[in-house]
Amino acid sequence: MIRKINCSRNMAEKTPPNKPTESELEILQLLWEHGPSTVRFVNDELSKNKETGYTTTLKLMQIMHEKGFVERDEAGRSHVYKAAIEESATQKQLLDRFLETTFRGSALKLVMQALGNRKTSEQELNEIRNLLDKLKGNAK
Amino acid sequence: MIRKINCSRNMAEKTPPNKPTESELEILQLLWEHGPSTVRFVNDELSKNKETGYTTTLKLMQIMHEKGFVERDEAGRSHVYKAAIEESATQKQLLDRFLETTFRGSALKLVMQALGNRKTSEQELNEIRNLLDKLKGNAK
DNA sequence: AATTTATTACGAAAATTTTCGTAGAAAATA
DNA sequence: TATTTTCTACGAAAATTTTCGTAATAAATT
Repeated sequence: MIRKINCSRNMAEKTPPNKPTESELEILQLLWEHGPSTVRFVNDELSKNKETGYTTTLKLMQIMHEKGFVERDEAGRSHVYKAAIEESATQKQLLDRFLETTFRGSALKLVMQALGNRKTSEQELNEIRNLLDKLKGNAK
Repeated sequence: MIRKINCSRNMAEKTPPNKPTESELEILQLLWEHGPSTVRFVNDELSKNKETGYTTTLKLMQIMHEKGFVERDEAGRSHVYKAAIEESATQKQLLDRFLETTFRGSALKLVMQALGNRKTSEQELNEIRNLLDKLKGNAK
């Protein structure tokens, strides 16, 4: 079997972009939250926060489709897009990166910062406490 | 008489504190960690992780200077740069943004995700526990 | 049927971020 | 002193991300 080895640093061939851009992430949020949606709907939602041209949103979603971040149902006239990657997995990936670049990998610092400067309900604090208990068990 | 006023320096200082780009953040990390540093040092540090041209790093740091993210001492031949923005303040700003775009503002989800999928030392867990106790006190 | 509206596809402009080459000067070295 | 190395300044190329204009077509409306 002969295999073609691409030595160049830029193998743009099939390397799938693994990280959504910020704009793409905004759209993914909406798809995760509302389920399968049309471009029209997504654009309306985005427009609540910032002025966004329809074709801009369309183009973004088409690109996301190419990248494999979303699937779409082309049966009807207006295509229906849905997220093709899981929310929690994506969050984890982004968190890992964020943790590294912003907190030098210290989850502790991030957590302290996240909890320290924010109002967190009693119930939420308890949930975290429970999590800590579980982790304490595993750590040994 | 109408006169064109050159206020480039002032404007650079007054422009709204934008958020650092990812590359800029990497450099800020190093400055926060090691204190005032030369371009050479920063570039050497960066090169440990990824191939980085010297002038690339230089240019980035010059841009950061224009943006007001760093100050520099031009006394010697090689300028000495130091961070002009605080680490914790920057982290908070970035965290707020990240929290919104990735976790829809839920600090709880972020914390759970951050602690759940990671090995955290006993000591760190205790620190968080202490923080929780303090917060519990305040919450009432 | 004719017209208006809504949608996709597509290319390219615009904007932003990153990388690099070159020139000139200062310093170090041979 | 002559040469090499090291540094800054600066412009611009390259790469990435975001925005938008236009054409084609299907659907809806008049």
